[in-house]
Amino acid sequence: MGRSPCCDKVGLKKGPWTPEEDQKLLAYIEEHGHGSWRALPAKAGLHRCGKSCRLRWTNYLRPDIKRGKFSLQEEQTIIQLHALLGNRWSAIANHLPKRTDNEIKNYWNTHLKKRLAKMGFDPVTHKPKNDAMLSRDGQSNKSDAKLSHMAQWESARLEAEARLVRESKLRSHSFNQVGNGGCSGCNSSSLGFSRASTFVASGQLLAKTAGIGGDHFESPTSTLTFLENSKQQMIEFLGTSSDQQSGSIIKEESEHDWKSYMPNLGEFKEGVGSHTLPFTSIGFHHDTWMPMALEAASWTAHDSPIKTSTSGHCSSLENEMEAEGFTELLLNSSGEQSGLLEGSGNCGGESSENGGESGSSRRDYLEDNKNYWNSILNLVNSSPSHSPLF
DNA sequence: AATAGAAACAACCGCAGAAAC
DNA sequence: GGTTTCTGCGGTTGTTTCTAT
Repeated sequence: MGRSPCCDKVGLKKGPWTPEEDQKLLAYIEEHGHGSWRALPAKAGLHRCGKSCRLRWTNYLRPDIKRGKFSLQEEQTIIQLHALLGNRWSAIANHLPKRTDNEIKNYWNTHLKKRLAKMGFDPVTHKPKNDAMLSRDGQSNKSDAKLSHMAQWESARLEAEARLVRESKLRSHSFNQVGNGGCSGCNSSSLGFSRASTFVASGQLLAKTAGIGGDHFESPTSTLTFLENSKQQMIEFLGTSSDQQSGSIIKEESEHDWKSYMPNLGEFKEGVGSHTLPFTSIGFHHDTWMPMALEAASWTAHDSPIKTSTSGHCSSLENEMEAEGFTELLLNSSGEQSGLLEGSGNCGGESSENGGESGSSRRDYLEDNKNYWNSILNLVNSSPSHSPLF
């Protein structure tokens, strides 16, 4: 499938674009559309290769691009999706309207990755770097479980990738067929939505576990709404936490009052129409504090939105679900260290083999993992933006 | 004020899959 | 069915801007 580089011709300009070149490109595309990128430069009077023109257009000149500082919501979404999808920048960009994959990639590499690393987390795996130390505690089953969970995680991720590809192919088709309020609208974006929401719901779970947050847990109008509320709650959660690391994060990075632009604190808005939420599993595994994504990953529009584990701890949401009921479930399940968390573990196919386990090292480990995910959710509170998303 | 290093950003490179021929 | 071309994607590099000394 070899192909010679398109930009190796002599005489073609490289490097930064000048305003004049931008203007030429813009004017041409506005009048004729881009059509064939290869033929475009000559027609537009540009001494650039087609690829360069395409990149300039898609990453910079396109009118539907939002430039400037990333909002908190955007940052949070990036982190969450990166944890789910890895370096699938285009897939991540699909869930950040008006942002290009290139911009997201750059932002990750220059900001978020460093922040994670600074906090002691591996930006690739999103796990604490000192996990290795924990494994020396003599709890062999812990490391085994971790490996298992990592395998689950990777499996979910790979499945998600495959699904993403499939769904992207079907997306336009689906949209054409979906009427207003149709459930299949969920399908068109089920992957990213469900997975991101799974994370966020997990954040909500943490908040509930900590005894904070609103009383309602309803279908989100959008991922953003969901994110915002969870974010707020997680900040409050951390604000009440004695955790040094997370506290320092807030202290270091957050000087901002979230409440000023999150008026709907603690209240999750009702979903749109008859959308069925793609949640199939919510919570963290009790051992790794890792969001259980397997169920979400395997969700399809034709699946039942509710998948109940044998333990009954695993919960799913759908549009008509009563918020109070779910809240109840969360609260009731979180009486101990994490009733629902363990249930979530069951949900993911892992047994809570040591549900009654106790001990300081284990608690420390749990705390570390919990803090990690808390930190991710709070990682981004250094640069608030008032510009609405989506 | 000058300068070196760091950080941020824009753009390029090359691979790979899809489409066209 | 094979080859060529187009396009998308992710990794990397080069340039510019910022910051500390």
